Amino acid sequence: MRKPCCDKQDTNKGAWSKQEDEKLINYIRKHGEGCWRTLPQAAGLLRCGKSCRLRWINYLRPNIKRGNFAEDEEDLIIKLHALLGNRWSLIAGRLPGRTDNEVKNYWNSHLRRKLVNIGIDPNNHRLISHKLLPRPENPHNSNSSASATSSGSKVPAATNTNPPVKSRCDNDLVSDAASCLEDEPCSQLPDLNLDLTISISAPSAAKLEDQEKTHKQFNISMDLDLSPSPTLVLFR
DNA sequence: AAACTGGTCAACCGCTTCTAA
DNA sequence: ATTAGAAGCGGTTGACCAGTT
Repeated sequence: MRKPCCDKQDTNKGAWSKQEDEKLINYIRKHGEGCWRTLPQAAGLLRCGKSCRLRWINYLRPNIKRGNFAEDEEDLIIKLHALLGNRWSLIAGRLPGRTDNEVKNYWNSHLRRKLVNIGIDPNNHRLISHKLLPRPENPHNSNSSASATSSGSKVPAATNTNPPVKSRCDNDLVSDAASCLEDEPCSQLPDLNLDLTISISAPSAAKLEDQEKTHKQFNISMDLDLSPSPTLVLFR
């Protein structure tokens, strides 16, 4: 059994006070990021290291962009979500100044509903046609209605997550743009013009071989064609 | 004015992944 | 190759607020 990340009984929870923020900022300015486990004690904070890390990354870090998302940011989030699914940190990485938490919240509170309103399933970015034409031969296929719950739902995590990239572009399965790109062009996702390239960050030959075996440590970079797509223009 | 409802978002929880010994 | 600790990630929660009845 793993030990908890911190001694919970001696830590504060909930909203951060101004003083706590200042302590954290001052400490990181002096000593830099990292070593989150020992940071709270060193900085004189009664907080869990994870809590400190989250506070810093999401709110205290310099160059954090606050406030409403611009239209081009929305477009980019939608395109990236179609490609990557709920990989919020990867999506946020393409949006300077935005955090994964912010992108996730914005998706759940704004973009998801926006897509639903224009008849697009936010889970797979396809037109919601089967809502009008239920398929009786597969009564258990209710992924879109079951998984399109709001952020505040009590549905267990397993029922509310996008599945990993699938190899088939099957209309009965929740899939995403990446899966469609692997196969023949997906007829229900005609508007995504995403140019995905995967590159390896110049490791040694021996290491490369090792990495290929383990399928780990690959840096994936994406070149995205961000020209407006018909779908995105729809709800402007 | 009070109760209710729904939306937003900061923060927490638990699991996974990474890394060093 | 294994293991344990640390870091990172995504899902979920709950407090707060605004709008509605």
